[in-house]
Amino acid sequence: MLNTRHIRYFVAVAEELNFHRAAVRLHVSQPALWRQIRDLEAEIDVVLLNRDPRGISLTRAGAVFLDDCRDILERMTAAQLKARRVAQGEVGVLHIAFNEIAGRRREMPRFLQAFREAYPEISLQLHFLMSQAQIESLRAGTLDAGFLLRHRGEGHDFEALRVGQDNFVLAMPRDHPLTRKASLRLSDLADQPLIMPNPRNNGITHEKLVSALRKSGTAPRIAQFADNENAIVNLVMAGMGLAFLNSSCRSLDAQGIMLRSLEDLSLPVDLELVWPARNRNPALAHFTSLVKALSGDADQLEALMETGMG
Amino acid sequence: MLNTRHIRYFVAVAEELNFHRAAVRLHVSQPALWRQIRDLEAEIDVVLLNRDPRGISLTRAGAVFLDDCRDILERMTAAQLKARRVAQGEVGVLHIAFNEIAGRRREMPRFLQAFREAYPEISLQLHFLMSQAQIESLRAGTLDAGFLLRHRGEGHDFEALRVGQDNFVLAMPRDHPLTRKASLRLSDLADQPLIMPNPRNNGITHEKLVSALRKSGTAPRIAQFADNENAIVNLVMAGMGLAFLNSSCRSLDAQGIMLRSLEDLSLPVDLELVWPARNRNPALAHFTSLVKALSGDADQLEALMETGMG
DNA sequence: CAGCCCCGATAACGTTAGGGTATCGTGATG
DNA sequence: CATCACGATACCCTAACGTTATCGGGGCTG
Repeated sequence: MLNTRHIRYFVAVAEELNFHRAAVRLHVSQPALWRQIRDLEAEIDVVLLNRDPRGISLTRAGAVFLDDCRDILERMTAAQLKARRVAQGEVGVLHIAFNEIAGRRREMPRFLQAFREAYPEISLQLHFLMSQAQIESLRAGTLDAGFLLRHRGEGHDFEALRVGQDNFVLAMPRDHPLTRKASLRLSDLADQPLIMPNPRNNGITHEKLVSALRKSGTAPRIAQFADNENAIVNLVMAGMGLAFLNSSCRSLDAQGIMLRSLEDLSLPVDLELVWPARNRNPALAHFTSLVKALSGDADQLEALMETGMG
Repeated sequence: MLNTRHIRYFVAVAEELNFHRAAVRLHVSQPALWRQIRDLEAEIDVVLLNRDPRGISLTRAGAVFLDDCRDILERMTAAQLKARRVAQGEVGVLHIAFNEIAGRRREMPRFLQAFREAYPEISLQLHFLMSQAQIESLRAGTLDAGFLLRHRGEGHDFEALRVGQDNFVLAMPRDHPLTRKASLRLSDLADQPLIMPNPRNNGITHEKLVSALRKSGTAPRIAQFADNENAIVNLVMAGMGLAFLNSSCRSLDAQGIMLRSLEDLSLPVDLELVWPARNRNPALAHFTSLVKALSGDADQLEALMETGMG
């Protein structure tokens, strides 16, 4: 069976056109080299060298075989290096997801841009999935990591990196009567139609909101469930009711929605980058450590801005 | 050092994702296979397989390495087959030369076309060289074979295949007085200016013509030497004198030259395909045997046509 | 022409990479 | 709990590969 050794030896002989010199170059003895060439020729059943009394020369077949051999050797070392680089995560594909809130955060473009610059050979595949869908994809292995929101104390079995925090605030149309009140409390929402996150998609948020309302003695009047942030925004703008949104959505102000915090509602959530502990994509480590480095110093800044808002 | 065995074994394991099945497929024992894979990973310093308690799976690096390995294996067998085909002359390059007479012969297109059809992967490189230049190129090895003319009895050390015969005839302008004579002899050329082949290029022809003239008691009046057939034709047409051309040139009649045989001039030449006995281009054997096959039956036909002329 | 050198081809023998059998350890399974 | 499937080892053996020494022939030189 054709062997790498055959090829390497043949290339050396073909290049030196002299068994002795080729043997020196290969750090083997001349008879060993000679036998390998003989075996190679027997193996592929082709005379590769003309044996003339004064030395050797390549046959035509030997010349074209030499070309192919060089190519094969190059490809072997290239394959080796490539595998190593993939293993070290210097090249590869990384699937990253964002939920709707995370995708809107200021720091995200920074993360992505910095990563693309640092690891230009890692292809970033971005997905926009709700938190629950991210969890499923992470477990299924189709996703490497995801940016999502987690309620304080909500546990899961992923590795996580906190990159920011957020809070739930009230969203109402700009012309709603409540916008004129100086300060708002949960009890102000009594009898107001509410648009709530669908418990199917986001059970925890729904439950936390409802229990906060109950605790304040307010019976929520749920007008409609909405499947995602976009739906909530649209419904609020259409005047279907009020809703709770993350303060990160304040960029929506311009669109006719006003966000106001509630005195007695504190539902802190962390914006986290999460990934399965046993994800073996080496590129992931590069991504998480880069995000960590970039979000570490940005943290205090973040906190400042959060408190500055109201 | 990375080895073909490593690659073959890894491809099997990667495809089966099971050491035992892969070992069966490779006709080796499972431990032997296992060790090769372990060594391969150590060699390229990359983890190619995830060892889970329930079995193995490919790492990302393993997956891309698998692709490269398959490619390399394919290229190795391809290189082997290609070398063999080159050795058997099924693919390659063949340099064939024609002298001016040979290129004009009717059978040449037939040879070339038949060869191209029979061996489409052999690239035919055609060269138009005078006989002497062909000999030199054949010796230098830049030419595989050549069609040229040889005087009967003229020896050389090449292999040769006779593909036709020819004769020297007189060439004159159509309006020359001699065209009106019913039959011509060498003595008719006394006092006629003659255009002779340059002895430097074609000494034998020159010598044979001169000695034929001498033998007939005619003193040749050599007007000019010409380097090649084309030059002779042009000079005759220009009225510079008469010349001896091969009867194969009769297609020139239309150009204002008349060819007439001489009663007492017999300078038979053979049209031969010649090649060095130790030419190692395997494609050459295919060419010569094809030419032999095609010219064998055409030989009597050829002879008939030659005598039919005059 | 003898002697020498270069180079490919062999012979004889040691070393080791690679292969075989037997067996272990550990999750999965019924 | 017994069993199975599968990867990981231990241990031994063979054959492939390497080494040194030597041959034989062609070409060059004194």
